[in-house]
Amino acid sequence: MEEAKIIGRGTWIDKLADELLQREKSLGRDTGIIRVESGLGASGIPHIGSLGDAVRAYGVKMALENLGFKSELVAYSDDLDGLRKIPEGLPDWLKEHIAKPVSFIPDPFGCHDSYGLHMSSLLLEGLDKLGIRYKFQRGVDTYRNGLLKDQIHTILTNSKRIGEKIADLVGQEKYQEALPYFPVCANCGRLYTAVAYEYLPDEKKVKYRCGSATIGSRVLEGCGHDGVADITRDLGKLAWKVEFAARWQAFDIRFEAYGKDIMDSVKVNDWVADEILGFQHPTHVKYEMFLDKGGKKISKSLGNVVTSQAWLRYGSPKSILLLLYKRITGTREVGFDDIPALMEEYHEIENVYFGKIKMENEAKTTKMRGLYEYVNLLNPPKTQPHYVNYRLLIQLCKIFREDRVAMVTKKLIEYGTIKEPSSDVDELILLAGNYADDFDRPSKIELQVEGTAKKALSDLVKLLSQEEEPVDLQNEIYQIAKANGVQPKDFFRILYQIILASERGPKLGPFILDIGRKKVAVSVSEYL
RNA sequence: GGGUUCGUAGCUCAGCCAGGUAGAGUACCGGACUUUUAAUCCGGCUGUCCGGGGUCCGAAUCCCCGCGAACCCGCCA
Repeated sequence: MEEAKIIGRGTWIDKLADELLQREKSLGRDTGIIRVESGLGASGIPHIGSLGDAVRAYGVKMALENLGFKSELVAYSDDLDGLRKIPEGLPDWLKEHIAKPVSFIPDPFGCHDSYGLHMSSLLLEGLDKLGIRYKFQRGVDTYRNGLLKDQIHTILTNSKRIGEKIADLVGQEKYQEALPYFPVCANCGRLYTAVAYEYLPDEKKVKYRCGSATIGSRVLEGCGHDGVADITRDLGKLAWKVEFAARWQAFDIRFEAYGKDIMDSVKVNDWVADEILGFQHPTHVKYEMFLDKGGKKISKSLGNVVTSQAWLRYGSPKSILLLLYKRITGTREVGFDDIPALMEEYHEIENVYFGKIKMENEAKTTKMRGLYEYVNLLNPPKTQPHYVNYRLLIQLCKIFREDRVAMVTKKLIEYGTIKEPSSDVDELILLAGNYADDFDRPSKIELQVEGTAKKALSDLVKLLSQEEEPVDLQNEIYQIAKANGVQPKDFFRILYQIILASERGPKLGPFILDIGRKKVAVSVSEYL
């Protein structure tokens, strides 16, 4: 058995960076600066999985730097893509803009220059909140400034060979006929309806006709315009099957992760890069899609998506980074209800990092420490932050809604969980509080109270409404039940249902005083 | 048709990607606290790690073959 040599910080990210470096070395390429790329879709509301591409690429960048190399993350926004369908929940007037590049469609939210910019800004905002640094590159600028013009030229002059290879590799036959380049129609501004049918290499222009195109299940009619587009200046874009390759060469990209849904495209692009453009394709890693809890693919065009913005209402930025860094393989169903477990898991690796928990073997300790370091973007805190079990906080936040931070803190100190208030814990209370409010809100139980129980409740309301606080409320409740011939057990259950929408709960006497006896009196009297 | 992932306690899942004593939450049982009610705390229980083969001193983990489930691609980006 060979001795396991630990690379970097012992995580899959380090291993990947190492493989990348070995490959670059064997290719004999300059490693002065190693660029990694991630793509951002701009055609729908970005969900938390969309962050994954950039976050993981950033992980590789960190690992490379950790191993002593310079690296940079290029975040490329596909904002010249055409809008294919209207995401759920967005206004209907967008349909007149279907097939237009998302950067030339008005922002339906009215806060950005365009639809595309709005969507990519949401994603970048998520990255910013996680502390991910990147160089933003827009597709629109890339084409408008002719950054890919040499690659487009080479690809178009080899389009026949490429078309055949695409058919051979992935079975898609359309590029045996059509050129893998979509001009934006100069007349109607649509992208996919304009079909390029001839390339004029000397002039670097494509001839196109704006006909009809099939997008999804619907057929789009073009305007019939016959045009000529200058690939160095005019708007238009390469088909996805060849565009990555062009970008890789133009931006000198050495690493790009991809989701399994575009596996075929990557296969073709690798070939195009290697054989047509003469640029050895970057190192890749494939990851699984994030699915929602129903097991369906989270589509960027659906409205009900788990966005980073929503996630951060309930979970810390580190809980997102942990989700994305803990592993790369495996189909993942992700939802807000994963947040409590991730918050706990983060705390666990934090304990390992600070030596509070010992792992059974060295390699695992190293790996968990490494994971903690990556989740902290290789800048972990010097001293361990205060932490309180997130699920416990949810329970407490369910109970205390008003003056929540102070009340929960007081309770935690009573429990002996913490010694004194701290900003770390305040922050956690806010997050857990949002979670409790949005997902664990007790619904009012339909409860019919009859006869003796009703009488007992009314006695209790009287007691709670008195000016002076009862000395031993727990005992009083018990006495009220007995005096009315109600089983204390049943009486307690009714009270829990009214106050907590639950069959059981904490010791009632002190609890009622905690949440305010007059308030309880009011809610109990609603059942009389 | 092609590809990928998953299958582990009653339930939900982690562990697998760098092989070394089978784990957590929940449920359940018992205890502490309590005048019969615990969001809390302590303790306990639960396994054909889908089946079969291979590599290895050693496999839930790596490889191969099955079975089952899900997803992606075969429009387009």
